[in-house]
Order: sequence, then structure tokens, then C-alpha cells
Amino acid sequence: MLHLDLDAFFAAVEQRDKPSLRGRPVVVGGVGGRGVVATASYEARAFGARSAMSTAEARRRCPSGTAFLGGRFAAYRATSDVVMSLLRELSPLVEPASLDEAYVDLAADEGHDLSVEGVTEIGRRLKERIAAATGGVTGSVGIGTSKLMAKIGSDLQKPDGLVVVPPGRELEVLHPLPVTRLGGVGPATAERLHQIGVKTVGDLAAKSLPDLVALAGRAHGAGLFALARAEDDRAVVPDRGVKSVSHEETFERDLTDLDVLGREIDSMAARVAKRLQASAFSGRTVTLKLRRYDFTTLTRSQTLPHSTDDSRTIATTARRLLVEAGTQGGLRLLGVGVSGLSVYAQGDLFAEDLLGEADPAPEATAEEAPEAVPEVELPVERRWWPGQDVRHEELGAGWVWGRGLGRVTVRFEGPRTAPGPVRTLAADDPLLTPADPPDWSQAGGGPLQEDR
DNA sequence: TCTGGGGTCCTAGGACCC
DNA sequence: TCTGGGGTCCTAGGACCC
Repeated sequence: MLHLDLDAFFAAVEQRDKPSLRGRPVVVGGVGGRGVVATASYEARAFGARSAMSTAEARRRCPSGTAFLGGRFAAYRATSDVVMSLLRELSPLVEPASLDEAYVDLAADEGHDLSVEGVTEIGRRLKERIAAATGGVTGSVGIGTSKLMAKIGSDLQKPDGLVVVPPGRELEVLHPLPVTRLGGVGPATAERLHQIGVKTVGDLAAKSLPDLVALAGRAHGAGLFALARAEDDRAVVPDRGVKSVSHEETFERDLTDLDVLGREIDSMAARVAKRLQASAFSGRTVTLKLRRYDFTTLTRSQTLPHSTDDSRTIATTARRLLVEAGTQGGLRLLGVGVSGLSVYAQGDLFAEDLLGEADPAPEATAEEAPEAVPEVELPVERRWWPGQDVRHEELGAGWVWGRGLGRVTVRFEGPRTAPGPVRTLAADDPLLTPADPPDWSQAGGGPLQEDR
């Protein structure tokens, strides 16, 4: 089994596409007042910036000149797709765990030499090919006899690491590690384990199955008992079906007004419906998620008699659940989700058509979706966000560094240019427009990164 | 200027059914 | 004329992952 973990992935893509940021601290995540860090570059980690930390805290820790960027998920997905394709050349059994992580069952391809030397060479060549194909994004690779050992291995020498755990050596690698390195041991389980004197995986292995079941529940307890012994027969599942679709939003300020919140629900329901329609799914259970002013979080759900992918049905249900739950004290977050998904959808009116005919139905509802999204007039500088790709008709391609007071600051550079100049423009400059992510690949077949 | 957003899985109680 | 039992569905919440 091989596990790949791309290093500080979002930040690495930003540094690739923005030459002026190479070698400098970069933080990617929410850039608003209530944002948190998704990824910090290794330069930013040196100042204490960490994933899941509030962006405000990361700003306090990092020096001025640190880039704080919102995410460019289209760019991350495109790079992730390139990497996943390389993995699929190794084996038909590839399980992406996220944009930046995947498991590969090397044994599913009979051509591989699965000796320690053989898999080491596979890992080495894979890392080279990834760096070359992505314009320099690096990854850490772990290889072992199970998903557990592969994942542990990829974590041991980050960044740009390669660790092979030879068969038979699992426990000597595993037992000295802190229990928190096991997947499934988060803050709550770690705290309870510490209370019974368990700090390392070796400590965990000394506990009985009934003790662990009492501590963590039946499934989780049995899972911990097995993992502590390096017993792990979890298979690589190439395509885990989607189980739910949701959208949620934390507001800049807490909201109380039912009309305002209702419009937020409409817009979130429209986004969820659009994604359901795009994937030809619909679902029966609508869930509303609320986070109150004091951070207490609750969900309310209703299962409908028929599957739906209709934004109005979703919105109406969610609005009803909001009225029942109440907005007392103010809400900092609302979320709308649909679960209980099935492939054929659109309620019983259309179900017959969809099942019976090749033509997958005129999607009238899809065309109507935008009507539910109110086009709110934003302050002119709010059109721009840090990290965003833009193009200026005279100055060329660049990205947004900052904004405010009716102005926007843009650095004009791209993945294949030298660090470029900065210009401050009027936020309503008609020559400035949002742009697609830049192309980092060497389309003309020129020298690749590895030649440097 | 504390604490995101997208998910998954598990547990537990009550309703309901045979 | 004390209280079956097992399975499924629904709802809610919690833990966890990246």
C-alpha cells in the first residue's frame, strides 16, 4: 500500500503560480474576520501558523509581508487531477482521500516488484514525476503493508519524504508514536486515553478490548484495538459514493432577522440544488445547521416523502426548520444540506420519464436556479479578494494582493515569469477583470522544473 | 480580531412493523 | 391481566478527517 500526501498543498500551488511568494510565508484560508487557516507554507509554519488556527491568530504570529490568500480551488483541483492521474498509472486501485491525499494499492498491479527495494524505487520515481508534472509541488510518500502503515510512513519525513516500512517491522515503527498519530484519535479520544495513562500506541496495545470499547464505543474501540497491533485490512475503495451535499456560511456578523436569514437560506439552497442537478442526484432529507452567537451548534432535519433537487423545495423546508429552531441571540452560521441521495430524482413527476427514456429530461429547474440567488450589489472593492487571478487589458495577468478604500493592489506576474511589479488600481477599473487560473505547464515542451 | 467548510461514520432513542 | 424481539427508519448529536 502506498500513501501520498502533497506538502502544504494549497500554499505550494500558490507559490508555484505566484513567483514573488516563493520562499516566503504564505497562508491560505478564510481572509475575513472569522476565517481560519486551511494551509500554511513551511515558511509560515516557522512563525507558528497552523492549519485550523484562526487567521487573526496567524496574522499576529507572522511578519508583515506574509501573504494571506483566499483559496483558488479550481487551481488546486486541476493540479490534484494531474497527480491522481499519475497515481492511476501505478494501479487501478487509487482512493483519493482529499485533493492532496490518496492511497494506492500497488499489489493490484501485477507488474510491480513489491520487494522493499522495488517499492522504494516506485516511490522515488513517483515523487520525481509529481514534481515535474505539477511545476514543482512536492509530496511525501509512505509505503507499507496496510493503509495504516502507509499513512504513518508518509507522515514520518515531511516534507518531500519517502518512508518504506518493511513487512514485519510495523510494531517497532508504530509503538513509540503518540496515539494521536492514529487516524480516528482526535482531541476527545486523546484526552480520555491520557486519563487512563495511554500516551503512545504501545501503551494503547497494552489495553484490553473491553476497556477500549468502554472508552470509545463498540466500533471505535475495536478499531483502536486492532490499529494498535498494526492489524488493518481496510481495502482501497476507488470510488466512494457521495452521501450528502451541503453548503454553509459563517457570517461576518451574527444575524437575527428572519427575512435576511431566509434569503441566505434561499441562496444556499440554490447552490446545493445546482450541485445536485449537475451530478444528477436528488435527496430526501433536508438538514438545516445553525451555530448560535455562543458557538452552540445544532441541526434540524426533515425527511420528505420524495427525493428532490429543487431549490425551492429545499429552501422552503429549511426555512420552516429555521422558524422552528429560532434565531434568539443571533446566528453566526447557517448551513443547508441534502442527504439520503439517490441517482434518479426530480420527484415522482419526472421519475418515470428519467427511468424510461434515454433523454435525461429537459432540465427546466436547472435553468431557473439563478433566480433564487439574489444579485446583491457589493461594494466595488468586495469584487476582489486576496490571491484572486485577474487580467488587466494593458498590464497583463496578475493576482490580487489587497483591496480597500476603493482601490485594489495587483501583482503582475505568472507561474513562468520572474517576480513581477505591483500596481494599485481603482477597484472599478474597467480594464481589470477576474481571470481563470494561469497555466503552469510547459505547453511547448520546454525544459521542466527538474532541469534547474 | 477567538474558533471555516466540506464531508464521513457512529451512537442512541423512539416510532413502527411483523 | 406486568414488561417479546428483532429490524428499519428517522432524528439529533458527537467525533473525526482534510
